[in-house]
Amino acid sequence: MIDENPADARLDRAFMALADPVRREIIARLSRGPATVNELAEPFDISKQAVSKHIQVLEHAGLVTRSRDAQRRPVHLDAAALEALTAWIDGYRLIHEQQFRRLDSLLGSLTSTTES
Amino acid sequence: MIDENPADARLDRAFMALADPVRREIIARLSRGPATVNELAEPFDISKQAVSKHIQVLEHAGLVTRSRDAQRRPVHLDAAALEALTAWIDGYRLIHEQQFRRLDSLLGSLTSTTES
DNA sequence: TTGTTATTCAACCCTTTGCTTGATCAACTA
DNA sequence: TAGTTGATCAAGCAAAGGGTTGAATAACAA
Repeated sequence: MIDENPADARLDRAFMALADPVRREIIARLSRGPATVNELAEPFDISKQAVSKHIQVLEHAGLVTRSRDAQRRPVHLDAAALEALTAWIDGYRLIHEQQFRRLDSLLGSLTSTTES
Repeated sequence: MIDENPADARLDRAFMALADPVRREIIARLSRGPATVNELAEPFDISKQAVSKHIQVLEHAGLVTRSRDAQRRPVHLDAAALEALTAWIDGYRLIHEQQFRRLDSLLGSLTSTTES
């Protein structure tokens, strides 16, 4: 609990990155293809510097990568990183569904006992 | 951009709630069944008040619900809420995969042209 | 009633976030 | 070369997050 393992830190940053509507809109935009900082900033009422920081948060979380095209630094979505998040969530969703199935079978056996 | 729609606010809180390792461990514990605040606090080196706050964050995010049993307030995982998060993520993952498929078919047609 | 257990409220502290503006850097264009 | 465009750095500020301790509340047990 003193220090956090690297996998945990990655999840921290990734979930934190998605906990902001501006950053989620950026992800949404990037799902339709790469874009530059200026293009990404255009729809928002905040400064380009603020958007640049949001992109750095997404990059540090491993959710996007960047390339270079002259002065531009196009941003690309990394879909594999999103997959890691659904994997984490689904781990606990599945356990929960298994419990439902166990409950179902328990109820099933109770019913058959009652009906015998 | 001035005001956020309710669905966005829910996603904010849910992703934010999962961006903390203590809260993720609480989710993990709850996936094995309901637990009281004291039970949930036991593994951690922080005060019960701090854990109580974490649980309130999870509750406000709609990820857990609470019942009553005398002085105890058992916490239950709400798996449906987790599903809403994977749904959001998968929305963009799928778009991305469709683009890959489009690229694949493009490359395929180029190859067949070359091979003809 | 008195005491104990389970949980929350309240006030406070420190660190981090998200934003701003102004300056700087890097790479193109005239 | 000088000017412009694209993006980042830096300093500062208000608000929020996660933690603490001590007091309060609620429901049970003696």
